[in-house]
Amino acid sequence: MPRCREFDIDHALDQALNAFWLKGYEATSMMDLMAAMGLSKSSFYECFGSKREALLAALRRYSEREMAETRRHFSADVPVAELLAAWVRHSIDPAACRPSQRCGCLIVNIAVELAPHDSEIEDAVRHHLDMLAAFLAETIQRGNAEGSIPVGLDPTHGADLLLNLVAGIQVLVKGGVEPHRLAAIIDVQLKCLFVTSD
Amino acid sequence: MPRCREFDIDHALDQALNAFWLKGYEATSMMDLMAAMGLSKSSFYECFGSKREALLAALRRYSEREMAETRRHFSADVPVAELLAAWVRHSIDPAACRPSQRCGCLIVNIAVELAPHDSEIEDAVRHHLDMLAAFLAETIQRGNAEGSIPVGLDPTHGADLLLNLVAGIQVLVKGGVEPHRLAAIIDVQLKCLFVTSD
DNA sequence: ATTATTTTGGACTGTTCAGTCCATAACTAC
DNA sequence: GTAGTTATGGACTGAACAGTCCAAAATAAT
Repeated sequence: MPRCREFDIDHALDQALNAFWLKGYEATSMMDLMAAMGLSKSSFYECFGSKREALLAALRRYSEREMAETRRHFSADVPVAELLAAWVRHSIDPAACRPSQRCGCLIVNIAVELAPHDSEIEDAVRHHLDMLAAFLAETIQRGNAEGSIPVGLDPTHGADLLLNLVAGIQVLVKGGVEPHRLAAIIDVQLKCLFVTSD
Repeated sequence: MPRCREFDIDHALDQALNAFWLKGYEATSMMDLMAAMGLSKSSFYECFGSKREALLAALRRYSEREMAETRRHFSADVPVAELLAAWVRHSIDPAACRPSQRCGCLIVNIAVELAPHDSEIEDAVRHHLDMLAAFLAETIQRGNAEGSIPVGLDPTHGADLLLNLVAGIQVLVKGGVEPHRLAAIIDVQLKCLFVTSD
């Protein structure tokens, strides 16, 4: 019966996601958002409700995408220790940087900008961090079982340490610390991780 | 000759600093700023020029204060290893949290929000990170000489690792990760740091 | 073709934004 | 006290803000 929607919601959401990723929430105006998404104001509000709801939807999408990509990465038939090292190094690979250089991680950016002032956004951030930490702990455990990661740290502690590593790296990236120093931090940290015990 | 200023510039700057620290740059309006500083619009502009210049001045002040406090902390006559542990743990001490709970570190917040889009602010951030990294490297070296820190890592690598540790922690604080997990991350990381070698 | 339904563009709202400006108040030096 | 200088409060600016609303266009089913 009805006239059907002319744009793809997920594609529009991806564009919104990129806009928030590039400039942050407050600094992204509705004008920026509409231009990035290629939507008129009424289509935007009809579909997403408000700027803040669009951000929440974008966060969910980012989180799902990121987790799916991470799971895929770790499903390769390669020693877990190697996969882990590659995964962490991926976070400072300029070639892998979307949507542009030095935009960091959307979750980290939004956590810093908004999480303490908006509990719904905090929940979205926390949910992603929890999923990621749980998956990393599982992965470390798999590495232990497989033998590529020496049994030492409690896997949940190792996972939190990795979480902290990538969060810190994303901040230093934005702060302009040189890539070779970031690479050194990662190398040293990975060595620590695979040697230390509780 | 002239009528003299009725407010204390440094005190006003501290209030501006707190406002930016609590809400970030974009989300802090001139109204917020004037209310926090107790200044009228004309006094503010006469004295600080613009919102952005006020932020730059606040960043400089924060950096100087933070570095001075850090230097003082490490001047105590206690083994460097202990001072270092206390210094890192201080960053998650709720009692030491100014201006409020979960506001993180001003430099980290601003680095994430603005550094990639404003080179002058990036310079201010970089300057602080460089000062801090240099001081930490020096401190680790002192710990090596003194014997409280085993000679292992290159001190500059150790310093970058510490920098990354506290940056990551500030993000996770804002993201709402539980204090006991943050404490565990710090404990494990410190153990790593004092054991690993290049 | 007509009708029912929904998207769409764009005009419009009132508010808030950072920043300017000036008349007045306050103070110092004489 | 008076003259000279500067800080101050508050009115004012135009632009940008998020969000509303409606008439017109487009589609699908009958």
